[in-house]
Amino acid sequence: MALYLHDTMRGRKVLFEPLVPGKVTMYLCGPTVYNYAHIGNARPAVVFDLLARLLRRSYALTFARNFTDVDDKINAAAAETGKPIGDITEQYIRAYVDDMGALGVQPPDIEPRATEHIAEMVTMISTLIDNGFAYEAEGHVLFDVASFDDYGKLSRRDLREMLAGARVEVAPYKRAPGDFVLWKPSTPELPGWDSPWGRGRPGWHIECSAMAEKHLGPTIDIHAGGQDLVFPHHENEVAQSACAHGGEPFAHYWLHNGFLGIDSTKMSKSLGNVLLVHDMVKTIPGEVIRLALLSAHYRQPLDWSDGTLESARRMLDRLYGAVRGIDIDTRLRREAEPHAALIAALEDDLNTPKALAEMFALARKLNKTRDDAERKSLAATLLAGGDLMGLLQDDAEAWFAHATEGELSTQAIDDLLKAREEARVNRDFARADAIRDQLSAAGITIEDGADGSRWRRSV
RNA sequence: GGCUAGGUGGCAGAGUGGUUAUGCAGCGGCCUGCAAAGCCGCGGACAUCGGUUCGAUUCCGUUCCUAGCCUCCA
Repeated sequence: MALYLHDTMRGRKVLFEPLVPGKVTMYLCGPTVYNYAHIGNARPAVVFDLLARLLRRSYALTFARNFTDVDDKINAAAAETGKPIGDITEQYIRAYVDDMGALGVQPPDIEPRATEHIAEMVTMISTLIDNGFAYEAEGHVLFDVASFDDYGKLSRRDLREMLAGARVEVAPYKRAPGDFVLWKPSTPELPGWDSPWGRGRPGWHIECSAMAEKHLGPTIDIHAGGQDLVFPHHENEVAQSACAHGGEPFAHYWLHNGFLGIDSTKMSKSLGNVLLVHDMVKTIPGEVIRLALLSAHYRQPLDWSDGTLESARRMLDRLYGAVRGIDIDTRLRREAEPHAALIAALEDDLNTPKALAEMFALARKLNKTRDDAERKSLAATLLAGGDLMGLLQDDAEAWFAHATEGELSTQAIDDLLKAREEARVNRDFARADAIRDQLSAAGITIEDGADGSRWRRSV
């Protein structure tokens, strides 16, 4: 395979070559578990799940996605609700796994939690101090940004310019405004761990460096996350890890997904436009949300609006419609490979819109052909593509029946269809159409075919 | 103000130095008792102003606009 990925560090698309032939290590910045994940949080999870699926076709992949379960936002949530911190993080970790699962996100190989890696963080911080890259001040340990020449390279920032434009008050114990916290002291009521610098808790950035090192090694192939993490989070990770590892780079490829907006604005609590995946999956099929997230290229901004989901649902209707009613034997289904054009699109920096277009091209070919063997073969290929994309995982009949639950029972629909068939045979079209109208009012659309009628939900 | 990424047809959204994106919507046709689904066909686009070029939506520069980041926000 020739996989090309856009690397933020180099600022362009480059050929992907793993450090060790045949093996790939990938780390994705996961959620801070103080609330349910919103649709914007879901984007990196889905996008890099797709990358993981693609990589697994050709490599032995080790994929880690962390949970940040120590953070001031969590502390704030605990104070607000009166719940123990552990309950909050446990609740939202479980919800995250479920919600992402509903979007077809496969579990990563490793899901490390920050609180289970405090010792590794302390060790890394000590190394940084010992080698002159960090210093202790008033119970804090700070990374000395000036000690790392390449600081700012990932985010293309000039440190001096940033300092000039700094608009946040600089803590007095910092040597330089750009220095960032590796460790900070905790008051008795806050979570804390004993360390050489007193009881405290880690800064945000150190956890990813420490956990990636432990589970994936000092240098990893791919590090991914949301675009807003480029600075400062990933810039700081780059600095920490390189300095802790004698200058060896943290990651060879840095991937960042674009932001998701709601109706052209940022999601924010104050605007009341935060869409929680946890709520969405209650009424919307996960595949619809997944396809919507994959309908734009991952590096492009994605504007979420009312039409986004409707459009995704219709696309799935078309794909499911193509494979509906085609009986594929198990062996053909299992052995089928995705369309080469689809793989080629994904290997070009995950061009999912192109990949979807290739699926539609296949669907059209399938709808057109009269040859039964070819239909089966094309359907198997299309479904194999769906497996790779994490789509078309439902049974086609079940897909078209979904939204009807609670309105009319399947039995009732079948009875009405039967009655309509009789009417049609007797050429009593007024009655037949009346039944069709009745079903239509209940959200059911009838499709008459050469070998009988079938139905689908139309809402 | 600085940095980064963008501005494509009614909507969403790829891509390309000269030739079809794709999906939805619209229009015409086939099929159908009529529909639906499907198939065939049609229309309609590359923010602005310059430059390079035989030729630019595609390369370079200007202007305008949008989004994100600028110390803990996916």
